[in-house]
Parts: sequence; C-alpha cells; structure tokens
Amino acid sequence: MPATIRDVASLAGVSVATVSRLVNRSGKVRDDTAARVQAAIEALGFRPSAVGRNLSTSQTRSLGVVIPSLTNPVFADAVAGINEEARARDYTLMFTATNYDRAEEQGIVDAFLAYRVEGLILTVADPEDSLVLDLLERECVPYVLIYNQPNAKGRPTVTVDNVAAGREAAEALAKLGHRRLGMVAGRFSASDRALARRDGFLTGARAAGCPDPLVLEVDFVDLNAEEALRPLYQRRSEAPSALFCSNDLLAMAVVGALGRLGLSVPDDVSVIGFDGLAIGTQLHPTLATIVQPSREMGRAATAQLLDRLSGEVPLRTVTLPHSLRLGESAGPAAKPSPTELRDSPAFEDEET
Amino acid sequence: MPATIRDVASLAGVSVATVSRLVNRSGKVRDDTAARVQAAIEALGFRPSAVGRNLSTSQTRSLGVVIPSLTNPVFADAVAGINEEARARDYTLMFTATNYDRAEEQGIVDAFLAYRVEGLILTVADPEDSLVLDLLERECVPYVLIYNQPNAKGRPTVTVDNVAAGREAAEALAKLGHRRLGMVAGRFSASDRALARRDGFLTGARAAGCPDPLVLEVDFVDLNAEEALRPLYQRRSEAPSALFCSNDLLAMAVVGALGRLGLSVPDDVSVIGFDGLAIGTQLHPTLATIVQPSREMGRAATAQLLDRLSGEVPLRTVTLPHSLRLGESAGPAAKPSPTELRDSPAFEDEET
DNA sequence: TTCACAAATGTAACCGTTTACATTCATGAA
DNA sequence: TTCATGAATGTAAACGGTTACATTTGTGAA
Repeated sequence: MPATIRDVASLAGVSVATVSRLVNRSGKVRDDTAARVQAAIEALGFRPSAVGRNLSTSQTRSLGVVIPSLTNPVFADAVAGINEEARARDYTLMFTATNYDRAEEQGIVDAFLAYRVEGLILTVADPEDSLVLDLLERECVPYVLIYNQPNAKGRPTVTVDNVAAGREAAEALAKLGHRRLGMVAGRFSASDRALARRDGFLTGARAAGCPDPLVLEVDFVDLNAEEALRPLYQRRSEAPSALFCSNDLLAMAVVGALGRLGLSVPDDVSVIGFDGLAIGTQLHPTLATIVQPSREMGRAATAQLLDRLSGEVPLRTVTLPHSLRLGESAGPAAKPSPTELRDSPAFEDEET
Repeated sequence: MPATIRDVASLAGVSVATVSRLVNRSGKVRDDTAARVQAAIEALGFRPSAVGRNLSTSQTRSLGVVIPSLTNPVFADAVAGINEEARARDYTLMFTATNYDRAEEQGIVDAFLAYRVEGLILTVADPEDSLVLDLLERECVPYVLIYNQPNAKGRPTVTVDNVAAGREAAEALAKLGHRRLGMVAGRFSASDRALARRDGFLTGARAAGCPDPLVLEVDFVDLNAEEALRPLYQRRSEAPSALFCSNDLLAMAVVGALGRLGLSVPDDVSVIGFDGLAIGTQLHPTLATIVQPSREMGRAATAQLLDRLSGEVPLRTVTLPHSLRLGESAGPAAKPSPTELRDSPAFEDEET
C-alpha cells in the first residue's frame, strides 16, 4: 500500500494539515518544517492520492472522451488535440470508443458519470435524438460535441460547416468541367455529418447546373470499394467523372478501387475526399480533400469545456473554417475522345 | 450536487448499509425493502460515486494507457483492442499520448499513479533505459508493454518478433529476385522496434547473399519522402530496387514519393511496409506489408494485465504471430532491359 | 518583561462509499 | 408463551485527502 498523508505527517512529526499545505502550496510553512516534511515525503515515496483528494474537493480534474472509433484517423487527430489541451491544463482523460453502437454509448457515459468526470467531449450517432445527451443535460454535466452537425436542439458543438463544404466540393468539381457527379458515403444513419455533406453537395451540384449526383451509400466498416463501384463503371459514358467521398479513408479506398478497375485518377475519374488526413498529401496522386482542422477542433472543444468549468462561460457552438485542398486526385474533366482511348487497364496483371 | 447514498437511505427510511447491499447485490435485502430503496434511487437519480467507492475499497477498476502518438493508426488499432477488452471486464481507461517525448512520459505516469490506476499498458521510447518503467517497478504497479522489443531487463511485453519479421521481409524481396535492397526507417532513437526490424532485415539480406542494404533514417513526424528519396534515385542503376519501410505509414509515403519521382511501384521499385494497416489493402497498388495483429496485441496485453490483477498470475512476455501479406507493391525484380524502357514518368503532368 | 498580533501549526469534521460487527426481527420448535 | 436461530437491518469506523477553526509559537513595541 502506498504511503498516506498521515504516514508522512507522523514521520515528519507534524500534522496532516501541514503536509497538505506544503504539498498544495496552500498555506505557509516554515522553512525548516518544510524541509523535514519534504524529507519524509521522499523517504516514503509519498504520492498524494487523487481519489482521496477528489472525494474531499468533489473535483476530479478529469474529462471523458467518447468517439465512435479510433480506426478512422480523423478521430485520432481530434483526440490528439484534446489530449494536448487537457494535459496543458492538468486534466486527465478517460477515454473510450463506441464502435458506432448506441447501447455502448449509454454504458460508457454511465461509467464516466460514476467516475465523476467534470465534462465530456463526444461524437454521437445522432445528436438530435440522443438519450446520452439528454441524460447529460438532466444531470447538468457540461459537454461539447465534435464533428457532429449543429442541430435543432442547439447542443454545443465544435465543427466545420459541413453543408457549405459539401457545396464547395461540388462547385470545385463543376469548375473543373465535371458534369456527371457522384458521391460515395458511409451509412448516413451513423453519421449526421455525412448527411450534411451530401445535402451541401447536392445543392452545389444543382447550383452549378449539373444533373443530380448519384449517391452511393456503402458499408464503411468492412468496405469492398471495388465491388461497390464496379456496376457503376460498367457503362463508362454514364458513370460519374468525379466522385465526392464523405471522408478521406473512403476516398483513398475509392481511388484504389478505381485503379484496380482500370481507371486512372484523375484522368478518367476525379476524386475528392473530406477530412484532410495528413497521409493524403503523401499519396500519389495526392488526395484532393476538404480539410477540417481536426486537432484544432479537439483543442477548441476542450478549451471551451475547461473554460466553462472554471468560470461560468456558457458553452457555444463554434464553427471552425475548413478549406479546399486541391490535390492531384481531382483534375479537369476529360474531353470525350481521348478518354475513350485510355480504356484498357494499366495494371491488369497485378490483380490478386 | 448528485444524490448520495445517505440521501437514498433516508428517503427510503433504511440505513446506508442496506442501500449499499442492494446496489452491489452484496447481501440479502427483503423484497419490499428492495422495492422501496429502488424507488428512492430512481426518484433521486442516484448514481453511486466511483470515487467514494474507490477510496473505500482501494480499487479503481481503471487502467492507464500511454502511447507515443495516435497519429499512427497502428497505435489507434492497439488502443481499440485495449478498449474492447477493458470494457468487457468493466474497467475504465485513462489515456494519453506522449508525442515521443520522455519528459511527457514521466509526467503522465505520475498523474496516472496519483489516480491509482491498477495497471498500465505502454509503448515507451526505450524500454532498456526507462525511468518510467523503473518507477512502476519500484511502486509495484503492474504494467505490460506493447510494440516494444523484448529486452534484456525482461520487462513483460506483448509484441511480434520484429527481428524475424525483418528477416522475412528481406527473404521475400530476395525471393522476388531483388538484390539491391534498401530500408527506410523513422528515427531509431524513438523506436526500438524499428531498430530490431532493421537488424533482422540486414541479417536476412546477408543470408540471401545480397549486398548490405542501404538504410535511410528519416524524420517520421514531418516527412518529406520525395526529398529523402530523390538523391537515392538520381542514379537508378545503383539505387535499391526494393525498399523495406519500418512502418506502413512510411511505406505509403514512400510509394507516393516514388510515383512522384516518376518511378512505378512495383515495376521499378518494390515496397514493403510493416504493420498491416487496413487501409493498405484498399490502395492501388495494395501495400505489401508485414502484418502484426495490433488489435489482438492490445487485447492480449489487457487480458494479461487484468488476469494478473485478479489472481496472481505473473506477467509474461508474449510474442504473437506476424505474417507476410504480399500486396501489389512488391513484385518481381525487373530484368534490366525492359525496365530501362519504362523510364519516363507516367503522371508527370500531374505534379503540383 | 509583558503584551498584542501575526505567523505557524494542530484538531477534527467532512467528502461518499464499504463492511465488520451489533442489533433487531421473524419463524418454528419446545 | 418462550426461546433459539437465522435472516434482515443498522451502526460506526475506516479509506486518504482538504480545510475551517482553534491553538500555539514567535516577533517587535511599549
């Protein structure tokens, strides 16, 4: 068992109050006493128990983080930002991933509340209709959403303008001369933001005078992009010449699948993703994408939450700027004739 | 302030002991009493405080997780495994990333110990010489390393055989006919495993009768793979025809950079990574890699730790099996003549 | 030397649980 | 009815800190 404050006190021949005052610099203690106590602390390897302190002060200096999955680096980036900001302010994180499972969400938040986290940062399946968020509000535990699309209930969120971003994706593709647009997205039921991006994309396409884009909803968790896209590209002339993907991981898979289908990106099909994952800039072709400041979103959400905890600043919805990174995977629409000539797959013999 | 067990007790007209017994099913309580207490619990929205309980039982049912970075999905995968196993056993995770900074490591572990986590799972910079691990041993806090290379001090670790894996990478490339091998790695000072993989790779190359591979150490955090590789490929004939990368993220960047340098993968250069990231199977070409079971490693480390906590099973070093996934990025060595013909870059016009 | 006052230190209650032990209650046998 | 017994419940002391308040100690002025 680790040494307690009482052990230290008796070894140093002082009262627990004096030890506490020294440890927390919360009161004056004479130099010689301080030295004696310090010596006792070191001799015993005393490390004040946060749990004792938590109980006594009813503060835990801990936050809960609940995200759908760590498998998508976009969440990992946000957690990195949360981690930085929390550490800078000496808060500790309790963490868990829900795997997009709502029952999990509930169980986890229950556990975090039992541990008396002072606030939560979460990305939920559906912020409009979330038992978990209702619970937090009932219990007056402050929270901030990230990535989720701001919504009717006015829940505090740090995010980007997904609708505008979707629109810009469509505009950018239209400006490159594309008319037949398409979108590939994960299940909308698990992602309100994908939905918002789609809405924006459709609006943008219409505004640019393009025919309504085809929207392909795919299973993101175990994805077979090649099979999903093959039917689409059986008839090349009618298939989209540009695809917007609801996230970068999906976009990378789509670029790969198109390659395996014998199509060249961007010569035959342009692809644009969403997230701005760092790895996208390293690929060949580099990934065109809408960049959202994930790390910064994590930081901002955390900063807001912590400001709220010390002081009574109300929580707000904050929209951070996104930007279009026009990588090599999006290029000008091909003129009909040369495209047809390039029909034969380049890497056919490599397929496994 | 949330309701306490005393509030519940007095509302139900019973003692706190009865409430506690009901909540924890740790003793008998008559049906009618149980109903009354249950009603009070619901009326007050009582949620037992883990911090009160922790203090009383001196158990926290929490583990600490310390990894270098979430930016590399390989760690994210392990954390996913840790998370699964911990949740299944009703443990909570405290989490943080160190950004490969040893001072951070120390501060974080201090914080976790203050919170009285019951055990830790970590990947450290250098397990041989780690103040943090020494500290944990002194304090008798059980821990398990993951990814780290098992080492002289016999610290319990869950990992793969990095040396053997490196050797197999060399063998595989040699079997494909490659003679001029090379390796691209992150800083060895930050990664004992990269070092082990290199050692194995060199051994394997020698065993296969290849000349000693060139080893390129690059800055992994903000990487410019193209610049790192350009000098190497100025003189094509002497440059490696196959590159082993110390992790998949690096391998993806290398594949991209080679493409931008006008080289085709695998026709001109074969690339093989390490980790087995899921996204590698989606790319075009698919990424050849040594697959390590990251999620499983996380699970195994957690399971071992939790077994140790209940029961007195000693912690062991466990080596899980890795495997070679021969993706499209590794192909047969080109015969001199046709290779030269393919010298001109395919996507030259796309460069930004 | 004495006293007032500030500085340093000590005492003990409290935070929300668990739990050993004590007490009360209900039941069936004598 | 009484009593022994086991079931149900209650009492109070931990657990490891913090902190309001009480007490002691030290200082300088009168």
